[in-house]
Amino acid sequence: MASAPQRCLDCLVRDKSLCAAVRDDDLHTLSTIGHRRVIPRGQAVTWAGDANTLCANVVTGALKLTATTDDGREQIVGLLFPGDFVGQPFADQSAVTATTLYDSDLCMFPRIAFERSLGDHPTMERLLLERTMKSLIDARDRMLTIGRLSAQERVARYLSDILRHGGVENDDGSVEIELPLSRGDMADYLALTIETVSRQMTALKNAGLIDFAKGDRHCRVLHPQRLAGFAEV
Amino acid sequence: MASAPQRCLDCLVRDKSLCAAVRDDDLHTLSTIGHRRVIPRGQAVTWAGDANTLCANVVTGALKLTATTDDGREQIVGLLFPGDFVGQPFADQSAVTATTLYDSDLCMFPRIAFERSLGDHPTMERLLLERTMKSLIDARDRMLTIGRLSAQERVARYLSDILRHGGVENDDGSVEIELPLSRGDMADYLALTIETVSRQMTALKNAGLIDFAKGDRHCRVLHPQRLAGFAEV
DNA sequence: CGGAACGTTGAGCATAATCAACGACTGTGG
DNA sequence: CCACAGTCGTTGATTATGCTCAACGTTCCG
Repeated sequence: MASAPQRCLDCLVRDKSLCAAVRDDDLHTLSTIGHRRVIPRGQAVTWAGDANTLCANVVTGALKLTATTDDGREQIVGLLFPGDFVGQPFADQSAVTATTLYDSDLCMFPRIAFERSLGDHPTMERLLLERTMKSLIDARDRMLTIGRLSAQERVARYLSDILRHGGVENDDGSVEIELPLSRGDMADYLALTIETVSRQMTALKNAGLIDFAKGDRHCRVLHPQRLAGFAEV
Repeated sequence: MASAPQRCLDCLVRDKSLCAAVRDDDLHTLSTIGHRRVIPRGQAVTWAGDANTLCANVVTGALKLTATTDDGREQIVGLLFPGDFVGQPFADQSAVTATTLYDSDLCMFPRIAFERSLGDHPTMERLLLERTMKSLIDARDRMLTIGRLSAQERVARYLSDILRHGGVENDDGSVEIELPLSRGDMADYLALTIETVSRQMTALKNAGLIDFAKGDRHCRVLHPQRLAGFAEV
C-alpha cells in the first residue's frame, strides 16, 4: 500500500484539521482526493443555495460564512481559521456562502469523495461529529449575543473572544490583539451597522479600555478584566 | 441474543428518533440503557454549565433550549419535538438549559452509556452527525432572523415556519396552526419583548392576514402567501 | 493626481424597549 | 359560591438605542 505523501505529512494543519484523526498510514486515500489551492482574498468558495460540491480544510488564511436576505442584508454566521473544516457533507445544497477574508490556502475535496472517506475513517467521522457539535454550541452562543446583548456588550464580547484566543500579553498586563475583521465585517458579525461598531470602539477607547496605536486593525487592550466585565454574559 | 423489547418496537418515535438508524435486532442494548420518563411541563432536564450526564429522545411533548446572560436575559436557541434528540455526547458540561414546554415523555440515556452505543452503531452515529449538521444550519438561519429581520418580519417568519411544518389547510385556502409557544416564549425565541410580539400579532390580524377565533394559541392564517411575503428572507 | 476602500463623526429619526394599566381566564381556598 | 392571586395577553404613552443619511479624513494604489 502506498504511504502518505510528504506534502500531507508536512502539512501545516496535519494535527489540527480533520486529518488529525487519520494515521499516517491511512492518509493515502485522502491525499489522492484532496488538492491544495490558494484562494485570493474576497472570493467565495461556496454559495448559499447552490449545488454543494465542495469540502475543504483551511490550511492558511480565514473565511467568513454568511447568510443573506433576498434584499441583501447580511449576517456572518461563522468564521473559519486554519485547521477548520469548510462544507457540509450529505447535503445537496450549500446552506451558507463561504468567502475568504485573506488569501487562503485550502485543501479541497470533492464532496462525494469526502463522504466516502468519512465512511472509511470512523475516527475522522467522530472528530467531524464533535466539531459540528462544537460549532452548534458556538452558533447558539452567538444567538444570545446577537439577540440579547447591547451594542456595547457585543463589541466588548467580540474583543474579549479574540483576546482569549490569540492575545499577546505585555509586561504591564495589557494585551495586543489583531482584529481579523474590518469594521464592516464586525458589523455583519455582530448584527450592527458599521457606524455603531465604530462608535462603540471609540467609546471603549475613550473609556481607556483599549487603544489603537498601530492602526485600526491592531488593538491594545489596556484592561482585559474590565473589558470582560463590559461583555457580561 | 435477546431481541428488542416490545415497548421499543411499539415506540411512537421508533422511526423518527435516532433509533430509526438501528435495526430491530440491534435495538436490544440500547433498550437496556434507556428508560422512559414523563417530565412535567416547565421542568428543566439539563442546565447550562452543569455536568452533562443526560441524553434523551423526545417521545411526546416539546422542549425549549435556552441560553441566558448572568443578569437573566434569555434567548431560546432551539426547540425540540417528538423524534428529536436532547443532549450533547462527548461534552463534560451542558451548553444549554433544556426545559419542557408541555408534559413530555422522554426516553433517557446516561450520557456515557449512550456514547458507547454510538460507537457500537455507526449508522446511528451517522444519523446523529446529519442531524447535528441540520441543527447547525437551523441555528445559523436563526442568526440571520434575529440579527437582520424587523420585528414584523420575525413574527411573520415564525408563523410561516410553523405553517410549513404542521398547518392544516381549509377549503378556502386558509390554514389552521397551533402555536407551540406562549407570547413570552415567542419573544425569547425571536429576541423581542412580549409587548412587541403581541403588537406585531395584532398588526398581522388587523392587516387581515391572520385570525384568532379559537384562543390566543390557535391561529388561522387567512393568506399564507402574503404572510410568507412579509417574512422576506 | 484621482479614485476607491475604509474608518470616524454628527444630526435626526425610527424602531422596538420600557413602564404602566387593564382584561380574560384559571385554579385555590375561604 | 365568591374572592383572590397568578398567569397570560393586549394596549397606550414615553423613551432610548441603534439606524439612516451625510460629510469628511486617511491610506493605498493605479
